[in-house]
Amino acid sequence: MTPPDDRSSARRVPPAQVPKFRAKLESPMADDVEKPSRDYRETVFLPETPFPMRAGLPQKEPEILDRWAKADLYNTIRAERQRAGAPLFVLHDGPPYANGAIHIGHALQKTLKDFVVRSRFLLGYDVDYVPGWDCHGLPIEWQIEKELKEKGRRKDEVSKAEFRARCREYAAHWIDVQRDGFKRLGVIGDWEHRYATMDYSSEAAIVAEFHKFVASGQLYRGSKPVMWSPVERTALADAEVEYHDHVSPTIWVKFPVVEGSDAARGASVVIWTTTPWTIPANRAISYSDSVDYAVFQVEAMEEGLEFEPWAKAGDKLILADKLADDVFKAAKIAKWRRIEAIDPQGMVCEHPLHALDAHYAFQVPLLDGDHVTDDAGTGFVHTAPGHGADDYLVWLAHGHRDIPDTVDPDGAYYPHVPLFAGLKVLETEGKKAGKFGPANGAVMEKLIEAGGLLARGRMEHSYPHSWRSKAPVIFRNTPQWFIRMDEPVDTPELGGRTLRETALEAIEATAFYPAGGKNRIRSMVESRPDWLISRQRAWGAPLAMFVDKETNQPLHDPQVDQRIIEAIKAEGADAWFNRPVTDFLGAHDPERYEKIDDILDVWFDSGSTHAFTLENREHTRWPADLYLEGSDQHRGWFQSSLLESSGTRGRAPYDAILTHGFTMDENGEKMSKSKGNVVDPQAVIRESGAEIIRLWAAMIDYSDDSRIGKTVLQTTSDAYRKLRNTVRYMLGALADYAPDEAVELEQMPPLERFILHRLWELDAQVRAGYEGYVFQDVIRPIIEFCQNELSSLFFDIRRDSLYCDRPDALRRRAARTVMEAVFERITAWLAPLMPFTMEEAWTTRYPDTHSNCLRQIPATPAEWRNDAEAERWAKVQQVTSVVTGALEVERREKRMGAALEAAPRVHVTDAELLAAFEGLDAAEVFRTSQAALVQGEGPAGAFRLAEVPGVAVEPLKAEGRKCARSWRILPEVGSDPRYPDLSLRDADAVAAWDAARA
RNA sequence: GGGCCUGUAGCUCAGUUGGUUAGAGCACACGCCUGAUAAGCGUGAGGUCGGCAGUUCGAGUCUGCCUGGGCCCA
Repeated sequence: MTPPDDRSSARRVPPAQVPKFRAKLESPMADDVEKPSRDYRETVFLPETPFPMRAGLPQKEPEILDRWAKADLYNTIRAERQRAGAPLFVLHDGPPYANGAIHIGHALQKTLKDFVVRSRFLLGYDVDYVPGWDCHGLPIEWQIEKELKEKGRRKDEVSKAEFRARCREYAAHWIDVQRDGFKRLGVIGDWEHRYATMDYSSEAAIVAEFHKFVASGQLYRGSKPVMWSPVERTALADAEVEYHDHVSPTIWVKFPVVEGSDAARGASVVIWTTTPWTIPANRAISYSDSVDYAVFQVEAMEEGLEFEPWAKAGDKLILADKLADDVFKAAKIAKWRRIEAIDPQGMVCEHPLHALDAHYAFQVPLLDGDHVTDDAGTGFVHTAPGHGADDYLVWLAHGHRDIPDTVDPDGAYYPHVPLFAGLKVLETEGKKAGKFGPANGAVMEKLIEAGGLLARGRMEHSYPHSWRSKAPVIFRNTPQWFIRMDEPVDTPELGGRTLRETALEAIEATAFYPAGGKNRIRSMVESRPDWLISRQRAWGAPLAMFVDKETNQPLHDPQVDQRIIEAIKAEGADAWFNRPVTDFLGAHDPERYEKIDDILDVWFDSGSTHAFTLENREHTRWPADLYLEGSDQHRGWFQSSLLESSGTRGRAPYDAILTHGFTMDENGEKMSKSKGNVVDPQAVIRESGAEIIRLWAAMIDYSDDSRIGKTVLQTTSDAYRKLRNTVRYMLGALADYAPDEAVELEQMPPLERFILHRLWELDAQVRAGYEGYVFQDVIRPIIEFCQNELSSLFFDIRRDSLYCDRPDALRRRAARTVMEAVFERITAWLAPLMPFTMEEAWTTRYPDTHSNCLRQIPATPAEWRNDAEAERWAKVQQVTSVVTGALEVERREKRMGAALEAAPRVHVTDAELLAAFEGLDAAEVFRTSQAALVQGEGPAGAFRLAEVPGVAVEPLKAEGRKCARSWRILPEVGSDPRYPDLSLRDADAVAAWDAARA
């Protein structure tokens, strides 16, 4: 981008200022200068800019946002890039959940996404970024239920339609709140066409994706123990479960052996469990072939017990050797004898409740299972296939297919369960909801009655709870719908591969930033079970299908599917629940088909976002170039998208995945309301500005967890000030700069060539940083450049020239030419990271031009590379460090103040160091009034630094009078009779200045 | 309990294939300047590189164990 031609509005000449320091100049401090004949301050070209030192970001940012909104920035850039035929870059947004205000994690993530969007724009791409929201699911349902409860209404009094409408309204509210928050951070994107999983078009697309799985035969109805919350009457996904400490009853139960070796006859296998209520569902006992077992005989019980123990002398118990002592202790058994080792293989027991009811007259086989250890319990694991994942798997692995159903959706025993029918495992209503119901107690009583209980106790352990209700959950066998991971799929996309194989191949084809993400998601996909996609809830997209009551197979009729999709497009997913089935079934017999009213797992929704965001829209592309989310999404969105897309399209919907870590407090610990260590992005924006959050995000290693807090924000603000002042100085120095002032490279002094060389180096670093999404590698070198090369070297040396040289002096023009080049680049390079400040700087310089954000990264000529200058300045700075060291001693001894009082005599033995000053003015480099550079050892008393051998400095005082304009002390001052208190350079400059105003 | 990741100055980060007294920027202290001024320049202090053990002539860098933190899972 080139600046506009019309510069009429740019300041050309700094206006004359009222001298503020006259009193000071006349003070005794200026003792070696006679009273100046004139106040030269107005002839000095001081920096002049309306760009304030203090930003006032909280006020300024909204103004800039308004300007961008009026200019329709995002679409304007896109339109321009599309006209130019720029390459497309697609960042697909992972949807935040439309529930609650934004937190610092959101802020980090959206900021990183904005870095990607803006940096790709800077690099010349046409960038597609459509922000989106995840709207369905349990947390919102729960919120609505809570609101209903507060209004005294029960959930079953509210129609499904009304309930869903309330959920929709709730999600819509939070979309608005979050959108405003994200926009305030400066995030640009297609906000007008944001996606939401609850949009009718999205719901239709999600159901259409579901139909693809049905049509390709990847869906099946299974019966499986799933995490079930009786309180919420729903199955829960793994992500909806959290673990808390929980006190459970523990029981040791005897299962009499009915088949086995001689030694086992008359003995009982002992199991231990924390869920007595699952005993009626017991069908087997698991053991491990890597654990040693033995038969023990009880010889004596402990004495003085306050109750009648359940064991007695002569009882024979089978236990793991390693755990026998613990069991005897729990059962109050004082003396025992180990009879002999035993192999449980092939043994069969009877159910301990057999004696009470013939229902339990089945055989209980012993099964070998990998999940069994001898770390705790008895070495035998009670196996209830309907109530545990391991139980289920080991039961299936031994060829059994019949899974008993024992409890209903409320967690109460079904009527067909003798002895316990109707009893609840957990209370589900009222204040006691989530507490244990009568089931455990009843089972223990019946076991005692049947003589099956050996011991009991209580223990605290980690136990799964619902993330919303915080109530304990149970494993319960329920009919659910699954997507198969390991069945070959005969579609063109999968070509006979299984979903797991397809997904694993897709992972290999994906680039991961950081690379470790690949292992992480791969190991999860390798081991994950079939995808459970059905939920018995209300707020979501439906598994909109019919099942043939005779064959138990889903109806596959494209016309039915089409009618369903059309209805949902028009009325939303409500159509499926509200309309009569005949609207969809057409000629099919309604009596023959079961309508499925389950809803889809919300991960299926989010896994489908690519389908309705990247397909059938203009100026985008499927698959996306990049998905960018927190590292927890390896199990979440990255995986649901991978599975959905692999199952329907045979590959991932992305080419690359970038992950960031989590945001911790100042001490690296998790933020929580109770700890009071939460950093609220809105508060930071209010106090410091969004730019500070952005700069923080740019400086951290986001791939790891990062800290934020008072100290971090303070140092970030300090870094911001440094950058801001650097830009401000350039604006001031360039105030009246015009392009015709520019100097060719060949005419540049060495210092300017060195700065251009640094720009050349930085250009490559900035491009590489943005290409690889390593924003640290952009901001850090720039900050260091501002400090080390600009502020303390270039600006410091050239201040004299900028202030005092005649405007047409080559040296001054060269300095400003380079400064202009620096300004053009810094404002572009930092635009993605600090868009507000760079916009402010750019429009300060070019008030009537387009946004800084429309620019592309300026080309940097290869001729600027100059390794020789880089080497030279490294040497020059070595010598300079000895000079400043020497002057520092003089200051400490109060012999000297300003560097301009000095005329150091520098002795150099190293010819190379001396040669580095070829073509340089040593006094200029040292920022002293005069300097002498001589070859040789130097006198013994001269100042030396151990790190720089061969350099000795005599810190002599400058001879001559102080120039009233440049303040340099030179013998020549006064030699121009027109200006008796000026040096020759200043006399010339003032003469030119006077002539221009004559 | 398992998988993955992570721990270098007060803060944010560099530290190349293991190789001289571990660096930078910011903050801090002190000094200079007072024509970038709630700014600029300089000097300085500050680290047992989470801990222990090992491999090696030599380890922040490699290996093992321990420990703190995180994410995911159980």
